[in-house]
Parts: sequence; structure tokens; C-alpha cells
Amino acid sequence: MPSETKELKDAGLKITLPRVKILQIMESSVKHHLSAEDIYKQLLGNGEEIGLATVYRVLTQFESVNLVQRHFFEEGHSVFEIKRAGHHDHIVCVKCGAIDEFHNEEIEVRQREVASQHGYTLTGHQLNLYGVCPNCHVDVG
Amino acid sequence: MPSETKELKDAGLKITLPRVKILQIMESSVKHHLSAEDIYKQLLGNGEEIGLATVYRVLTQFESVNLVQRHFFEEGHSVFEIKRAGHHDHIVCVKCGAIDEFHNEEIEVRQREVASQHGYTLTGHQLNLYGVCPNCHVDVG
DNA sequence: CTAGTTGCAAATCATTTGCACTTGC
DNA sequence: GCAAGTGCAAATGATTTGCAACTAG
Repeated sequence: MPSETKELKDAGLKITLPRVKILQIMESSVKHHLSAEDIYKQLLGNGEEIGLATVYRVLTQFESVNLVQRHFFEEGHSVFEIKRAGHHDHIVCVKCGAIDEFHNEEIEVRQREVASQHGYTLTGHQLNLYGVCPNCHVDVG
Repeated sequence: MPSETKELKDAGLKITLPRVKILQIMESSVKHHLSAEDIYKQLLGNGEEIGLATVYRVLTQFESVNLVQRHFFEEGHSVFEIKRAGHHDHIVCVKCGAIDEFHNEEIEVRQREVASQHGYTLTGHQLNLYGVCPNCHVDVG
């Protein structure tokens, strides 16, 4: 049984072709952050007959069973990322759109402190750094 | 000369009715974070004949002269906030939508560290905590 | 068999844009 | 007066939804 099948089963989702294909794409992609459109184009390229609406529906379901996480970067559209191992935050290059990931436990701790100081029960957070990546520095010169 | 007029002048923008009115609303609002729609409704309520398109155009201009900051929370639309005094981040209540502000220098320092470790020149960041606010805790009980 | 899923087209929502008209300086 | 700004309606782009056909279990 392919790993995607198991993951879907574990999440309590019916095993359907679109779900398996989309999961495969997200897991095998070099880029970890994909828009619905990105995935749709990939599917077309692979000769699959899957509608864009289905891609959105599947991604939304994946999100609600915690298979993927949806991000709202400063781009005007959402990007989706598989929830692999550990939690991490993002550095986005404002020039080329590259996305790096990082984790800093000190920051996480401080966030919890801040939330409790304000009387909030923390359910999640989003930390995005924006800047110019090493590659783009080079290009400028 | 009303303060809004001066602020617009300083920003190098022509003094027009829509700009002054929108600035007034943003400065006097109890909520610091307003969507274009929010502002538009306020204007209508005040009997102003200002189009939604103009609201968007003005907000975009305000953003480019650093009078306001645009945020992309997890809501599917942007919210705008006047850039008053100091920089701060946000805690958003996932139940009632309340938005609190905070600033934690330790977190800021770590962010700069992380960026430089990854070879990025930091141009900005966005940190949003999501949780349940004190009021909503009470409501549940 | 049959509830859940999909494809397609049409609908919706936030935001932007074209253009003729108006206004600030 | 004239360039910049505005209102309105139409265009756009991302995402959602209605519905009839299809498929996994």
C-alpha cells in the first residue's frame, strides 16, 4: 500500500484518485509551498484530468484534517504546505519569492509568554520574515 | 490647519476630501485594524459620497508613503492600520476577532539573528499570534 | 447500493482598472 | 488651466458553490 493511501486512511479520508495525486505532488515537490494553481498545473502536466475546484476542495479538506497548512503570505493568494515533521516559520525573499524555513525555540518561548501575559490561550501563530535572499544579493551586484 | 491636512502634506500627498476623511476615520477609530469595506461603510454612515474603489486607491497610496500598514491575517482579505508610534505585532482572537498589540524586543532581536544566519537582509516581518482572548474564555463558561 | 466525491460552469468576493468628469493648487 | 484625483461600472483573479454524473467501499 502506497504511503499516500495510508496517510489518507489515517486521516479518515476516502481514498480517491485526486486526493492521492495531490498528496503525491505535495510530498515530492522540491518547493514546499504551493498554490492551488501550482498544483493544478502540475496535475495537468502529469496528464491528470482533475479540476481546479477539486484541488481547492481537497486542499481545504487536507487542511481540516491537519495534513497541510495554509499560509497567507503577502502575495494575494494562499499557499499550502504539507505538515511534515517539526514546526517551523518562514523567511520569504521579497525579490525572487524563495521561501526558507527556520525554527527558533527562544522565539517560540517568548510567544507563549506574551500570549499568557495578555490572557490569551495560544492556538497557533504565524511568523514570517521578509528580506532579500543571498542569491538576490548576488544578482544585484 | 487640521492635523490630517498636515500629515498628508508631510507625506507629499494632495489634500483631497476622500484622503482627509479616510485618515480621520482611521485615526479616530477604536478598532485599529480596518478593512477597506469597514472604512467604506463608515464613510457611507457619515454621509460621504466616496466610492469603494477610491478607498482602495487611497489606502494603497497611504501604504506607499508609510502612513498605514497593510496586514494579511488569516481572513482572506486585507486589513489596514495607521502607523502610529512604535512597531508592534498582533494577537488575534480566533473566536471574536479581537486584535491586541504587543512588542517584545527579545523576539525582534532573535528575528534579526535568524535572518542574518540565513544570509538574508531583513526588510520586514509579520508575527501574528492566534488564540482565545480573556473575554471569550469567560463567554464559554 | 448510496453517501461521498468530482468536473464543469456559473457565482461570489476582494481588489483593480478604464474612462469621462471633477477638483486642488 | 491642467495634472492629479475621483466615481462608477466593468474587468480581474482567487476561491467557492450548484448540480448532475461518477465511484469507493
